[in-house]
Amino acid sequence: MKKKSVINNSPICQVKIQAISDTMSILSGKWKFHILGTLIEGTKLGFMDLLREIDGIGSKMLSKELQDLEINHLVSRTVMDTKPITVKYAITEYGATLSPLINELTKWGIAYRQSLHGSNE
Amino acid sequence: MKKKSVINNSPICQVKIQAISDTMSILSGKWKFHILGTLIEGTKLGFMDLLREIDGIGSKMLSKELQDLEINHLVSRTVMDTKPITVKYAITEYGATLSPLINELTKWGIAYRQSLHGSNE
DNA sequence: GAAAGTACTTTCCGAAAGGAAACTATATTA
DNA sequence: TAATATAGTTTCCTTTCGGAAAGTACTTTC
Repeated sequence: MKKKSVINNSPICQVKIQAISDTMSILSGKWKFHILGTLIEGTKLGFMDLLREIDGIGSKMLSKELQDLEINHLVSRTVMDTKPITVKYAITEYGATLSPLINELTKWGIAYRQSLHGSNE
Repeated sequence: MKKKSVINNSPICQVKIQAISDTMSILSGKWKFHILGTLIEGTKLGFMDLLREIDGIGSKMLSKELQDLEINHLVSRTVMDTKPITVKYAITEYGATLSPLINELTKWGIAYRQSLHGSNE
């Protein structure tokens, strides 16, 4: 007779576990937070703007990640009818609800750096 | 003459970008948040306990992720001198500083699920 | 009419992530 | 002495991630 999960088996925990999986699957990858963070700071950026702002990203990745974010309604894509066609990317209202999460992420990362300098290394 | 980054070029943004990268590199992978979350809920769990609690994880992954978390001082590993040798894993004080981040992650994931039911799908 | 800018997509490739299963080693229990 | 439990490690394999470079398509500028 094998033992089963105890802690994570309650309905409340199951909901939390799924919530974490959901969030992480939507925000997975190397670039999503950087794109979202950039779009929160500077609203309405073109593809080339983002390519310049986000150091190290390539056009393939940027294109793919923007599509993912658009599918999940975190970023909006608007084609402008300017002379050379331009596209404007912006954070959606829903995407902006990620601000507290991104802030926590940033805060923790900054504290982590400081803890390294304060003790060892 | 090529244009340069404008928004993300300020020292403040550079610090934020690095902070996000740091946090994500420490907490990367499919399982870290689940392990941390489980250890926050139920303190002092053995290897087999964690294997049972965290649905789907294999022993290789669990072992590797626990080592990563230990290196970064988020989790402690204590060998007990019990009859059949047991090891006790626990969240460190420092690891517990991730609680607000994990809570935000969870909250957002739950809200995301609800927004799906509320509108489309 | 060639260069340059916008906005991508496609191809090709190597590296990293992750899973299944078997295996090591030790100790207790039936 | 065979089964079961603890705590992992090792091997093999597939999938996914992600980068470099080139290509597509259209337009304006020189």
